[in-house]
Amino acid sequence: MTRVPTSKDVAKAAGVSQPTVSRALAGHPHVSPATRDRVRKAAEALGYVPQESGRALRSRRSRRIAVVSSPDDLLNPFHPQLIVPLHQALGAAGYRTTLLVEAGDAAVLSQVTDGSVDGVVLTATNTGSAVPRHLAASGVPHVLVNRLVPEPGHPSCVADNRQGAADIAGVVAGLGHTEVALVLGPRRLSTSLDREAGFRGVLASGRAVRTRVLRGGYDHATGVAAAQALLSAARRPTAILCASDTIALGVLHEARMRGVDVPGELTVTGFDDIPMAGWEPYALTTVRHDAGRMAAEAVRLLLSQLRPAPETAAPEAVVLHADVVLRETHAPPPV
Amino acid sequence: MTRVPTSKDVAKAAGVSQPTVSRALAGHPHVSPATRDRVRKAAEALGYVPQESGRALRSRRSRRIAVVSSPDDLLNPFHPQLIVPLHQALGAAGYRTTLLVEAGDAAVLSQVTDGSVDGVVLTATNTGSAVPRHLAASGVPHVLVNRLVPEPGHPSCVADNRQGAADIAGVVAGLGHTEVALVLGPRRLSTSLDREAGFRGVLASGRAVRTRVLRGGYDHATGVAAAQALLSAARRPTAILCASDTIALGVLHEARMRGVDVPGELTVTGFDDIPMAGWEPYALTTVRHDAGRMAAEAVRLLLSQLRPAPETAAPEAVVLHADVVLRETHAPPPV
DNA sequence: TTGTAAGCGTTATCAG
DNA sequence: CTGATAACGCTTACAA
Repeated sequence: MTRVPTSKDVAKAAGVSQPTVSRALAGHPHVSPATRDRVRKAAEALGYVPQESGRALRSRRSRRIAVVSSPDDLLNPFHPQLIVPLHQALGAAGYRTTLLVEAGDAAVLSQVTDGSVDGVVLTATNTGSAVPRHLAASGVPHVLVNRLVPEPGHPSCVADNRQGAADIAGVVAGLGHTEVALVLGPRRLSTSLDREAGFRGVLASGRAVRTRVLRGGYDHATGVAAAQALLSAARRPTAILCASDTIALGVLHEARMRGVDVPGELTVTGFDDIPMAGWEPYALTTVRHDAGRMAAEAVRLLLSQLRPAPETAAPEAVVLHADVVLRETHAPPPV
Repeated sequence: MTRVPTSKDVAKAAGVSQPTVSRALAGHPHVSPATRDRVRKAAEALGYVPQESGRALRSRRSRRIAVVSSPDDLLNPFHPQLIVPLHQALGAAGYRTTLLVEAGDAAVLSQVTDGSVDGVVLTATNTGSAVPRHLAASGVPHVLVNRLVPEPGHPSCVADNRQGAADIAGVVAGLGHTEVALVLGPRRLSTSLDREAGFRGVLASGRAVRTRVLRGGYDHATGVAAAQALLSAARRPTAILCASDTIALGVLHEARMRGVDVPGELTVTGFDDIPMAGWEPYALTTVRHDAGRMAAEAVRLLLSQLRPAPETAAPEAVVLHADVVLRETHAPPPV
């Protein structure tokens, strides 16, 4: 088994010095086309790939960005809508992306503060997470996407969850519903808190609306369980507002299972506009936020830290408008 | 802005030499508890994190494994079932995991042959991919999961797709169906080819069965389109065997949209047993393969390359049995 | 048990 | 335009 070739081997093969190999392959401006070709050819022949560790050690840059996710988020159909454009935008900026799927703060921190990445995109951060604070302390450029943390000073890009929730709650209230249930996600997620605030703000300010609140994860099972509880209660709600599409689909399933007519007897709404929400059997009325734009703006915020431009202080938070998508799961309450 | 601390800084703070810092923090056996404590304390105080690039450069190991996926796979609900246990098994073996979500061979190769990972788990490999060959040529330990490539010499761990497909086709044939359609995935995926072979083997050997074949991606849209074509044809199939659950759900949706009774008028089967397949509104009859065990076996195959044990030649391929899951979308053909 | 010395492969600096 | 030289931060070998 032959040793993996280094730039020294390429140099010998091409008859140049080792630093010249580095310059030639890096596309350095002041190298003669002749030597560049010779070096390229030799590198090709030997199957030479510059070693990341040597490069990173010397240059103190890895040209790599970590996108931090979590096992929970990996299961959510909304996730790829965020990951793929992030990957693309970072690639366009000359950065490679590695996705970290970790549950614990410690595991994440140990992997992003060891100099192996130039920056971090946080997509699954809990409100109580210590990660943003530690990153700031270590001077690691970072940006939050689709999440906010209470402490200031962390660049973030989010949809206006509160506004989106308020808008769809307004639609439901406007239809005349007075028996409304909310099915929310975990308290540790800013999206859930903000959506809750949006829902509540509208429902409280309207006419006498009786509101029940259930809580769980952003998943199908939560929706099923919530619907079981709500639909077997003595006084059924006539509308169920869910903090995510995954929850709403669970509610829809359980409702149909029980022969409850949606939207005739029951209005159900979601949030996120995952692909399934648009499928014909569901046609879920929901709130859309533009993950692609969210990703692009987040990358912009991150890049402004990586290559700080003079005079252009980037805004700390970008908040994108969320749009209500009216499909077929909403209607006035039964008379 | 202060420089990020190095082991030298810790050494000075703790009043020891720099290599002693390395030994103390690495849990090296022959360090006095006193100095170990002193070093630990100093490191803690300075917020020292050993730099990956220095470590990797010197030790020639990164303690990191790349799990290679693709944007397409990221969208498939089966994906997390594989990724999460892979992550867990690798973590238990002392390796950190980074997920690579790349479409092109070149992008993948450039990231896994630069010494930044000790090994590679390939979860989304096309049959024609050059990646396994290049990895073998570069001497990078690797293993294929849920995929096979034609060339020998690449350790792999897969479900017995052919057997699983044959078994479920046997069930359908046994019910008496003679008008059967197959909706398959891309030709570039071994899973699709093997499932096709399993389906066809049984259907060809049975009594006169008329078989139609459609092809697309492993996704919902493919199922919808296939069902549209098949159900509006003059001679409708009485059973549609799908190469993935995502396809089958699309078929189910379209069938119900058209008021076709499943399973009364139409039998529909899937493959993978994704969580949705078990949801009550679907109750899809399908084939289950154990992603958790697949992941665990794959990691075992990879580890046997990373720490080669004497005398224990690891098998090249592990093939796991696939089980038919009988739910509620199969029945005899209408009379 | 600990310190000294060396070197991993690369990029940056400086002559020439 | 190119070569010699140094240095990045760490782990290993060897000496004390």
